[in-house]
Amino acid sequence: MATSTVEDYIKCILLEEQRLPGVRVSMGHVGSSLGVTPGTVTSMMKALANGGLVSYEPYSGVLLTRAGAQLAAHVLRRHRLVELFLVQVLGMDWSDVHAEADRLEHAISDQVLAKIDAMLGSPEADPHGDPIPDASGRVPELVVESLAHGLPGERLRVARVLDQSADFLRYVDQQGLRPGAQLRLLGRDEAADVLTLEVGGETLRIGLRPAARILVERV
Amino acid sequence: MATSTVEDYIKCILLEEQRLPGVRVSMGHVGSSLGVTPGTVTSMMKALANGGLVSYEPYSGVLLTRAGAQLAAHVLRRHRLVELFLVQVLGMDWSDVHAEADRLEHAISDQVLAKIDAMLGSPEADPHGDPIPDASGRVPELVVESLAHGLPGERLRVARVLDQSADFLRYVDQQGLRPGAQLRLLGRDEAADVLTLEVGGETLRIGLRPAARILVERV
DNA sequence: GTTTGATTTTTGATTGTTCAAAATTTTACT
DNA sequence: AGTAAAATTTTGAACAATCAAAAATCAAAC
Repeated sequence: MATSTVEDYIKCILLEEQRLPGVRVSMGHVGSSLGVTPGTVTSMMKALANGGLVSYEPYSGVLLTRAGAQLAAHVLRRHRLVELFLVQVLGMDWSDVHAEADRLEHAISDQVLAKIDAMLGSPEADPHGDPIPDASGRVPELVVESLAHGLPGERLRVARVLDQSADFLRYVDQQGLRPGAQLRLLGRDEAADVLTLEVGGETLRIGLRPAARILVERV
Repeated sequence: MATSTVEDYIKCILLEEQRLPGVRVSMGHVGSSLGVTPGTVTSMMKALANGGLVSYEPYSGVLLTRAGAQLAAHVLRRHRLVELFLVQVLGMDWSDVHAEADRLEHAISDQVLAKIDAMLGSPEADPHGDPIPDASGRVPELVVESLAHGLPGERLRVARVLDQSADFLRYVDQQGLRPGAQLRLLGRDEAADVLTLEVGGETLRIGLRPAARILVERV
């Protein structure tokens, strides 16, 4: 069975493949997101390639094999179901659960996961709006776009918050931009790099950079 | 911070110290309960002694230091609270939760544990009747004795089941001897090695060996 | 097209956890 | 007490995961 370290690497690669489909994932990216040196990543990738979880092309990067993608989806499923469980059942703050789930995702059995899934009613997304892969590893595809691409006048609903850092989540929470929240785009100032929007009766301004980390769907 | 392997060793030592207070725990015992060779235990004990978690006396055995006992109690607290949580909140079978908790006990943060503890109402015992150390590491002492020492005529209540194997727990469950169950001791046959008791209207016979693994309190 | 800078790979070493098997010590039995 | 059996320790080796630093390769700019 895969060690929890292997699960971390595989999950990291899946996340990056989802962000840029078809593009080989670089050693540098994996190294910096996992906090290990590039050399460590290279040797781990060789081991994973040996185990049939990735295809590794020197100097070019890695892609998950079918087996690797399957495993990664299971890890991601555990991670996101745990996050939702921590928020819904234990009443934890959504800005804290990411770090918790990073540890728990390696310790949850299929049996416990099934209980959690049933208790939550087989949800499609976690508290950040990230889609939860189903038991067979398929990921529900949501049709969403970045808030930063919105045009003035549009009515939108927050679908997903990409930045998982506790600081950013607290900010988003404070502004009432949780997944599910409705908003109207009032203005867009490219020069000032600022979006003006109305949410919950309040008017607020948000930079284009953070807005790019928030995904919305049209209402 | 202690690795999860270290937590396993320390917990194992605490359990054995509780069974035979004051007696140094042997390498053999630790090795067989953790499924590692004696040599492995010896070298680990040296490392733990170095880290100030045990006092190690060659050829004689180990005892936990105060720091070691503190850590072990925390691990045990996580283990037992998780067990109870899995049974009460997720509706799992009490014969399965031991193995689950063995993995989860290393991945639960203090924050999550506090939520679980609150949700369960700061319980004193897990589903097997094993006492749950409090947050400071103190273990509530229950006044109980083995069912095997009971005398005919006594009315007793099951307090704790020491054997944690799934098979034994299923047997105990089937006979209605779960913690909390009331029973009356009808007969005791030393020669045949058998106890006769009445529980829930039914009469049943149980060997002295298994009866020794069940702790009871007088009613 | 060469040079420069960034990325990646290699190399050699370290730490944690483990084993098998040999050597030692303790214990228990005549 | 003297030896056989059991438990423990030592030794040498392995594997997983990691690092620092040197070497190789790639990409981009001039």
